[in-house]
Amino acid sequence: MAVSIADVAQRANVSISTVSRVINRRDDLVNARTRARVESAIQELGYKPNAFARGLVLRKSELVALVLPDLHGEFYSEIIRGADAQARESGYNLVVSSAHDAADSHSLLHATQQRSILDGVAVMIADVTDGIHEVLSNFRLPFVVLDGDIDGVPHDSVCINQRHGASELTRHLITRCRAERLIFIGGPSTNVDTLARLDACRAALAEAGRKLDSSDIYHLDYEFETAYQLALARMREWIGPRTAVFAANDEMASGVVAAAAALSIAVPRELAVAGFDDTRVARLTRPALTTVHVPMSRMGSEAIKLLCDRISHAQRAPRRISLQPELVVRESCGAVALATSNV
Amino acid sequence: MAVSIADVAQRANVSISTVSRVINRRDDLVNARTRARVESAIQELGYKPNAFARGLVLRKSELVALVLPDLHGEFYSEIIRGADAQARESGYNLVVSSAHDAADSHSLLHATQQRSILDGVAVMIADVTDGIHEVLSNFRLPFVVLDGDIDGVPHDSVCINQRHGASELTRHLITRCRAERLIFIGGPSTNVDTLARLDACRAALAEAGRKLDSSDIYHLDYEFETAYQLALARMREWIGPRTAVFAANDEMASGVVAAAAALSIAVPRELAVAGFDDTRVARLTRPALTTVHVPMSRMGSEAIKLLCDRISHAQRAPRRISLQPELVVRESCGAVALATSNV
DNA sequence: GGCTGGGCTGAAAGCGTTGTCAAAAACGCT
DNA sequence: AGCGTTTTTGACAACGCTTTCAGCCCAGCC
Repeated sequence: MAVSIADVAQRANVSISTVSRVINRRDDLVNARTRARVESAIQELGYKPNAFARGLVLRKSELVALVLPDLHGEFYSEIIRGADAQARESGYNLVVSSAHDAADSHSLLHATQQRSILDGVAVMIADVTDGIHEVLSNFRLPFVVLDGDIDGVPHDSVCINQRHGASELTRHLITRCRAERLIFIGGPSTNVDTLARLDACRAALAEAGRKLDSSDIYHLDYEFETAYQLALARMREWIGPRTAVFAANDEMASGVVAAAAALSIAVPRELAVAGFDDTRVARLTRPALTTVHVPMSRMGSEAIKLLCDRISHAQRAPRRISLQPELVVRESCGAVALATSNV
Repeated sequence: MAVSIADVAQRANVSISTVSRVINRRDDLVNARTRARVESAIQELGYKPNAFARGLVLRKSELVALVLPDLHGEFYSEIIRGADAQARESGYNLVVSSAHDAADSHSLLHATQQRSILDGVAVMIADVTDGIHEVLSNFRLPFVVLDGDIDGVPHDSVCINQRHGASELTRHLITRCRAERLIFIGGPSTNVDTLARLDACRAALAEAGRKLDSSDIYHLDYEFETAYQLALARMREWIGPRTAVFAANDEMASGVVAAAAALSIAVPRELAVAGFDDTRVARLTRPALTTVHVPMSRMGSEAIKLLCDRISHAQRAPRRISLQPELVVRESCGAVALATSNV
């Protein structure tokens, strides 16, 4: 059996209370000589406090969870990265899990709560079903929601201002790139991100007195390959020096660019293309993609920061952090090169 | 205060022992009627066992950690994904953390052990310093090492057979692509992966009676951009229909391809290029990269499987799992298209 | 009726901490 | 020396659970 506080106490010839005080840095409460004796006993025995016993009385584990819809790809990887860094900074460790569909995230959240070893949960939910709504509205643990809101349930959240990014990009395409016709390629038609982006795109067009033709709206699955296939099939109908494709993520934009290359169509001369998210793909596509930088890593870190704050201040009012995405102009849209363009 | 086992016991009019038996599925030990009564009390009260108390007596948390050198990019993302899936399957949850440098991973491992709330750790170490060696050789927790070995410390590990993949690829370049001159672009010259790949490449060349000229070996940092710059500068010296670039990862290979495109040099006709890892980049680069598929997700899942097994069988002999990477022929190397080529 | 044995249940002893409270020791003053 | 403080220390009760052990109850058997 591992060495316990009692062993240390015995060795140092003090009571366990004293050892506990030494461990918990209540320096003022224990005589310097005694402390030294205890500390060397700890050293010699290689004593480590038992986290369970401690958690049992303190009721905290210094563990927070991050639950994402998936772990695949750079998008989530960046969120995890930001979250992990912030968690460590705040003295917590990060438990990561993914829930592939609604039923799964339902059960995962449920299980998460059952285990009750976590101090809090940061969760990102692809689509909010009744079941999830139900679980979350009775959630006992501190939690924050990433990139979404649960109606009627007060909670902290950190969101991306999708509309802002999408309008900026649309305006850019219209004014700097002189686009007259827009093709919108989104993710699934139920996806909240896609809807927000589409909506903002429409609004920005309306502002400029233009309109998004409904036959120019496509709903795919955010994947390179499907966009590639679609573009291959539709390219001839699309091209024109005043046409721009607005894809709801970089992957799909990259697929469109690849299709254009396969058909020997020059991007951006014959077709302008823009993506969204500013993932690595955007920089690796040639021509490099004009896109909207979404601060993913920041979203992860802000979520954890909010969560840790909530853990220590259970009563404070819910807070909502909105992160601004930022237009990144590269080569694929054919705008005049600007001083701000990144590689 | 949360509802405890005592509340349930009181409500169901039984002792806590009985409730405990119900919770732990000792079905044969409790009368069906009593069990039903307890179960409904649990329901009504919304009781959840306290994981700390439970862990305190059972000495397990059902939590395993995955410690990686970094969390950035698809490579790690896939490992995490595989690990998470396997952990859930085995009834564990996954704690993820990254350690950016040796000192960091040293302290992280140390802290990990101090906290002692974890049942085990899967760790991937970029470079094994004395400090890390020291920590690991006194490690009390079950652990498995990903893609590496700690000399003199018996432990489980799961490795990628780098040499196999690199020889396959080299042989492919020589025979199917008729390359006569190879340019090797590696990561840092101390990186074990790079060294293994370089070594195998050399060996395969030797086998074919050829040699890797030392001026044709470059050590970069695994990044797209540096490879792009290097290729831009050296392209003229490299090109030739019998020259092939072997980059130690896909990112760098993609950088070389991009540089060729920028200089209007045809890949693979004027220069063959191959990558390593088979990350998403390989499929998104045009022409798509010939590369070596490294089963990252599998590495994550095997590591966790091994770890869980080790947790329940502390005494079994260390086991070492070797995963075979697999040659993936696409367009960038100019080989005759084969039936096995993927998109 | 007394005994044996099996099925269920409950009391209580931990598990390793922290925190409270009171006692002991040390100190500073008359 | 005696007294009031201030440090410093130790005993012990939680914390919520599992598990052992003993006991109760009832059936079945002699």
